[in-house]
Amino acid sequence: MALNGKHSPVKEAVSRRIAESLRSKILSGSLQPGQRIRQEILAEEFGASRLPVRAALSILESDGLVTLVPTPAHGR
Amino acid sequence: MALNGKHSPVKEAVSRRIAESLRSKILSGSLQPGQRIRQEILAEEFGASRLPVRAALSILESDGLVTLVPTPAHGR
Amino acid sequence: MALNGKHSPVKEAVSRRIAESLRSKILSGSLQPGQRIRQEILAEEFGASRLPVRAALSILESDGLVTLVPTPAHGR
Amino acid sequence: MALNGKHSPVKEAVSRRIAESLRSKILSGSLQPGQRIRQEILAEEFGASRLPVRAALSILESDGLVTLVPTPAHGR
DNA sequence: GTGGTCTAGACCACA
DNA sequence: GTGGTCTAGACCACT
Repeated sequence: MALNGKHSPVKEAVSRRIAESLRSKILSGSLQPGQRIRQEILAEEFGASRLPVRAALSILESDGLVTLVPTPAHGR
Repeated sequence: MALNGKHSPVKEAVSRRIAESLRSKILSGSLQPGQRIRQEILAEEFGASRLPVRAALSILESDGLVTLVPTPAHGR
Repeated sequence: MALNGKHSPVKEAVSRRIAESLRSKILSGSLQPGQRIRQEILAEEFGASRLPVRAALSILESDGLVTLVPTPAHGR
Repeated sequence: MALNGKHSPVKEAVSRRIAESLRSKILSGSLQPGQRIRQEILAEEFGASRLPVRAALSILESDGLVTLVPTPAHGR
């Protein structure tokens, strides 16, 4: 029952919003296995900062929908 | 022999040891992008359980050396 | 009675349950900034171990609802 | 033995550099308990992105030098 | 089978 | 004492 005065509860919903969207894309096959997920890109697509994006990925990792893999090409 | 028994002053952390090892392998190119990392294998190699292995991956993720991707599908 | 016994389809996660609860308390102002959070207490309140509690805090950190600060010194 | 060609090994040292710096400040008392740590500020101070900052904080958390506390004032 | 998650129990360092 | 960390063992969902 958080009030709107100082901090909008809307903000936290963002992470779940992003999570749900990604969930759909993954389950529907839009996002292939091994497919890089650019946090910055996602952030921009959802008009959010990278914080909720990270939160969303955390959630999806909990669901086993995303996994950690090496990213040697960090020069790219 | 389930307990640790010893510690270093303020810098124990099996996870960091594992993280450093993986870091080297990634930077040296031993681990390719999208390369599956068998957590159990790593755990055995380091004589540790899976917990510190996951912790190590988290650290590397913070460093941008590993990335979250749609569940790579085990067999591929 | 150490085992879980049951699960929800694809969205279990004791950690998320805890995270949501804490999220509410923070947004509602029940938890003040810099307020110590006793992990053991939380664990007991939720009938869980300390592991999911820490996981929940991680999630909230991704959401920017909790922050890392220099070890608050227990007694203060 | 990472080569300098594509990715500079210097980059990862950054997180440790930051970690060591913060460690000193905390132990010397420059950073008080409960003191907020602004990841963005740190990032700028070290001329780095927020990724190595997060990595540094992860390391310090492993050392028990920083802890997670609520940040209700996210409207500030 | 593999990853992700959790319990329960135990240890150390710091305050 | 408290937090942070680890082991060992076990369960489920998805591939």
